[in-house]
Parts: sequence; structure tokens; C-alpha cells
Amino acid sequence: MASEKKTLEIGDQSLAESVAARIRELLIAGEFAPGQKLSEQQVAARFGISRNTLREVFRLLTSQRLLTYIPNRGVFVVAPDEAAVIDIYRVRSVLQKGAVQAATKGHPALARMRGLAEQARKVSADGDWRQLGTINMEFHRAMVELCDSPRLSACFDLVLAELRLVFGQLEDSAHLHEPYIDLNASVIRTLEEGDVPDAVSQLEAYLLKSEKAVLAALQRRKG
Amino acid sequence: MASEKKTLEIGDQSLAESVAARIRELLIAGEFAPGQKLSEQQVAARFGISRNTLREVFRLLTSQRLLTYIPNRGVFVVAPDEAAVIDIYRVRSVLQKGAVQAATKGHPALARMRGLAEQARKVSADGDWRQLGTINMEFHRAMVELCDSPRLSACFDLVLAELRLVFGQLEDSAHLHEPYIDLNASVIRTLEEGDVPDAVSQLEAYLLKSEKAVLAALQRRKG
DNA sequence: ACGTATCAGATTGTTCAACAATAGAATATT
DNA sequence: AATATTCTATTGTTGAACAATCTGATACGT
Repeated sequence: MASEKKTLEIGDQSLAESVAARIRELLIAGEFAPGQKLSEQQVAARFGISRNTLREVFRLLTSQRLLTYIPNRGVFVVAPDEAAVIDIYRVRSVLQKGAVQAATKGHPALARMRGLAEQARKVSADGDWRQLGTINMEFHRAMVELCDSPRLSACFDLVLAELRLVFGQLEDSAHLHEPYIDLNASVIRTLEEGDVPDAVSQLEAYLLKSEKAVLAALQRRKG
Repeated sequence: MASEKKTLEIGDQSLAESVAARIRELLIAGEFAPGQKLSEQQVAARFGISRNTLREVFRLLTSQRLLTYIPNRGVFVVAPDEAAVIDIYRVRSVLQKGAVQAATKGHPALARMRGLAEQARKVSADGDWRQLGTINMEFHRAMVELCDSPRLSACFDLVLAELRLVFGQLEDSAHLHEPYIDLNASVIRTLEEGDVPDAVSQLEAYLLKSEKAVLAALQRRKG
């Protein structure tokens, strides 16, 4: 392994946290194979930190479910299977449906959702799938923020990071977001009109479709 | 600080994890004051572990929201305020309502709920408030397990641990569970009859009442 | 050949001692 | 009194060391 460059090293956080953030990006970008073992020595050397500090990093990422920790064996990149994906979408279903039902007129998150839906439409023209994925994620994050609950948002962020990891581990994650641009736009429109039941059913359709697509892609890759 | 005894030291887990579990128990038991600073040296000495290992412990407990970590300042016992309690109950509302709506006939969690409701009634006769609290918590944990989602259960466990911490920090947490024995029994009965909407509304009533009681006790103590 | 015991090497688990970096308090300065 | 300036205790991080555990290879017996 070559030595890592420090990209934009602005250190308002501790070393452990910034390295954790860097590794997290690498994980989500699919730079590591699912199930791959991360040796303490190698990773510590690669990022130029000590083993002790790296261990804190590993604890951090393990608690975010991006790494798996097996006592006396070491740390491994998570390898989400079918069950994990199903569970992730179950969480999404509960949290996002709860969010839509908790939506109130004029909530700031609604404006953000609208802005992101429009942004998605613009970006989709260029074909920048990577950014489209990011915008899509932000759209759904904003949806959960309708709950005004830091804890629910934190839980959702965790699950979303896991899902991004899955995307990164797939080959053809490119077109995985495109079909949903219109669905998102429709959801926010319906929501702004105040028709909650309709918004919920649209959301359910979205989640079901998305889950199927991810499961199919996963099976194509692994199964 | 005196040195801690090792109670039931069965080490199937790493030292860091077992110490984390011990400190967690102390926190929930209210042994530390809210907002109290935990010095690395002192705590490490008290539990007979090195600073490095203790740092892993702190990371663990911080990720479980039982400790607050301020860079370069140290680690502090969380001091949940009104906003935190409100947020905790918001999470409960979303998760537990979602669980009840996802309930299926004959789900094993239903049987556990019934058993725990009966157990609660028995224990309440003795006046063992501590155990009653534990049983009550287990009842609601079982409810969330209706979702069959490890991730939702994990999220709920976190929030429940926080809530237990709040109870521990209050003076008169004794009678905080008693009024709900009947409500719990009623919820599970209704649920087994398959009347989901009614169960949801009973649950809403439970949560509202409980939240108010906790907020009142919190205000009484701090206010 | 097959399963098992043994052993050596590598990796993790944990500690310790040291030093740099930072925050908070105490002191001095204007 | 308000602001600078030490001083000191604590956190942040490292490197080396050793114990405990796992892995894989070799040797053994059936």
C-alpha cells in the first residue's frame, strides 16, 4: 500500500476523527473489497498514525457499522448481504414514513427537499451519476429531518452510510438513482399540497422499487 | 476514588468492552453526576486499565451517547435536558408506532410482551421498583422487535439506555413505571386481538403520559 | 489418505513511559 | 478592572515492549 496524501487537511478535529473520516470516504467509494481484512500495521503505516490511534479509528468506524470487529481476529470491511439490505430498507420505511406523517406545513426541510429535487433534475442532464447519488441521499436526509429529531437523523445517517457502502461495492451503481428523480419530485409536490396519505404511498412505491433494484444488483454481483 | 471490584468477570469480550459495560452500568445506576468530568487518569486508575485502553472505552460509550466528548477538554457524563427527553420520546413514538403497525399475528415478540406484562404485574406487588423498571423496558424492547430489524432494535436500545440514564439521574424514579403496568397489559391484549389502530392510540397515550412524567421529574430536580 | 497434535510465526490486546499540544487557572501588567 | 503572560494539569499521540491468541504448516498416528 502506498502512503496516503492529506487532502484538505483542516484539523479542527482530532487525528483519530479525521483519519476515520478519510477511511470512511474510501470505504464508501468502494476502495476496499467487502470482507477484506484491515491489518492494524498496514493501515497504520498507510495513514501515518500509530496503532493505538488507529484502534480508536476502528472503534469509531465499527460503531458506525462500516467495519466489523472480531475479537482477536481483527477488523474487516463489512460485506452487506441480502439480509442487511432488506433491514436497511426496513429502517428507511419506518423512519421515512414516520417523517412524512410528521410533516408540518412550511417546515424548512420541505424547502430543502424541493431545492434538491430540482437540483437532481438539472444534474441528471449532465449524467454526473456520482453527484446525482449525493443529491438523492440529501433529499431523503432532508425528509427525515421533518421529524426534527437529531437522534432519528443520526440513526438514518448511519443507515444511509451503510447503503452508500453497498452502492460503492457494486459495479453498476451508475443508473441506480436516475429512475427516482421524478418520484422524488412527485413526493415533495404531494407533500407540499398536504396530501399525506398519498405521499406515504408514493414513498412506499419508491422504497420498494429501490430495494428491488439494489437487491438485484447485489445478486448480480455476488450470487 | 476507590478501586473497583471485578464482579463476575467472565471475559468472553475484550477488556475495553467489559470495562465499557461496567461503566455503563454505573452510569445508568446514577453513580456519576450529570455533566461530571471523567478524568482519564482517575478512571483508568480506578478500573485498573491503561489510558490507551480507557480511551477505547470512552469512544465506545460516547458512540452510545452516554458520554460527551469534547476535543482537548475530555469526556463528560451526559446531562440530558428537556430537549433530549423530548427527542427521546419522539424516537420512541416513531419506532414503537412503526413496530405496532408492523405486528403480525403469532409473532414471537408478542408472546414475550405478554409474558413481561404478566411478570410486571407480579413484581409490582412486591414493590421492587428497580426490577419493575427493567421489565417495563424489556416490554418495550420486545415491542420494537416486532419489526424484525436488528438496526431498529439497536437504535432503540441506544435511546432506551439514555432514558435509563435519565431515570438514574432523577431522585424519585421509583414510581415512574408503576402507573403503566395496566397500560402495557392493555396494549398487548389489544394487539393480540389484532386491533392495530386501537393499539396505536393506546401506545400514544402511554408515551404522552410517560413523557410528561419524566419531564416533570426532570424539572423538579433541575428546574 | 485422513484426521489430529504440535509448533513457529504473525497479529491482536494491553501496558508503559515519554513528549507535544491544548485548556484553565494563576499571575503579572497596564 | 481588563488584558497579557506564564504555569500547570490534562489531553493527544507515539513507539516500543510483551502477553495472549490466531493461522498455517509440519509431523504424527491410525
